[in-house]
Amino acid sequence: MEIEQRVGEAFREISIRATRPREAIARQLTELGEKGESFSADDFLRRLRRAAPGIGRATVYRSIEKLVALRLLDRIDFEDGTHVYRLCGSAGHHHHLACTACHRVVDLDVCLDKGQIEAIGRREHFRIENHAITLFGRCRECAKAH
Amino acid sequence: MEIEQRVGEAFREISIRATRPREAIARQLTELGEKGESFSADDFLRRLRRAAPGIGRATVYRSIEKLVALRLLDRIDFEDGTHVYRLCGSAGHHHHLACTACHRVVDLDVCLDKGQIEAIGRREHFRIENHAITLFGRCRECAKAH
DNA sequence: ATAATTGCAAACTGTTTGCAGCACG
DNA sequence: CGTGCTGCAAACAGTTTGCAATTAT
Repeated sequence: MEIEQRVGEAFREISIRATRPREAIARQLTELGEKGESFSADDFLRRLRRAAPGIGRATVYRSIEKLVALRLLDRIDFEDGTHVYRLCGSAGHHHHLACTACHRVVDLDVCLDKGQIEAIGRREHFRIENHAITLFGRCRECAKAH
Repeated sequence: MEIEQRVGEAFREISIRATRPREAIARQLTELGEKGESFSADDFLRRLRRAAPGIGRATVYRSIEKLVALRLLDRIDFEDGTHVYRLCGSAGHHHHLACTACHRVVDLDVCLDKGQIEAIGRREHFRIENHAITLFGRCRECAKAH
């Protein structure tokens, strides 16, 4: 399966050793990725502990950090200061649509014009390296609940 | 002065009473706004304490919260999980260009196409309410320092 | 007077770190 | 066996809360 492959590859890249916790993390991540679910670090820890009791908080945080750096995980920041992670749906460049109520996240392929970004960099004398675009709203279910 | 007016108005809107701490906050905010500086909550507290010794941490946090809700202050989230605030340069809709090294922020008028956003909302069954666009990079000074 | 606002200190949330022991290779 | 990785517990940063005292109206 494609997702499982990407997760596997990522772990081979960050780790010299294949350990029990990392196997559990890879499995859990694949599962969440297939369902397209987003999760907080603590959500992830709790889920992991069901599958692999005794796994340490620090291990989970250390793994998330590395997976974000590898761009396997995306971090989505909400306006209330919270954030969730999500396995990138596609390998390529993308942005997000996020529900402010349930924190569900959908990948989007919208973007600004590349030339426009470059022009801004030139104008403001910034070496632009990255950008984030997030649309916030309420998903169908949460919109119903007014 | 235009900025001072906006700050004053905002405070009249959130507060029934004009108090000493709020005066200090309005003054400090006007100053920061005129210089276009961005700041963390703690930066702001420290600056305030120079001008108004004894001002409480909670007061500052409570004020920031209200001013963000009033959209007088923008909150800019960085990829490393930190964030800063900034007096909105203009009253209107805008986005940001932020230096990842020194956390300087510039207002931008770029945006996505309105129709495009609406189309996404329809397609994904989201009631879209808001969006955030931030360009990250290094400002001239910080780019020099490699 | 009286109710809004304040400052303090303590509580809290989410995250990071130091370290002794475990276990992968 | 050596050292990368782990779990624990404690430390930490930033923010929020309860409350008694203060102060604007």
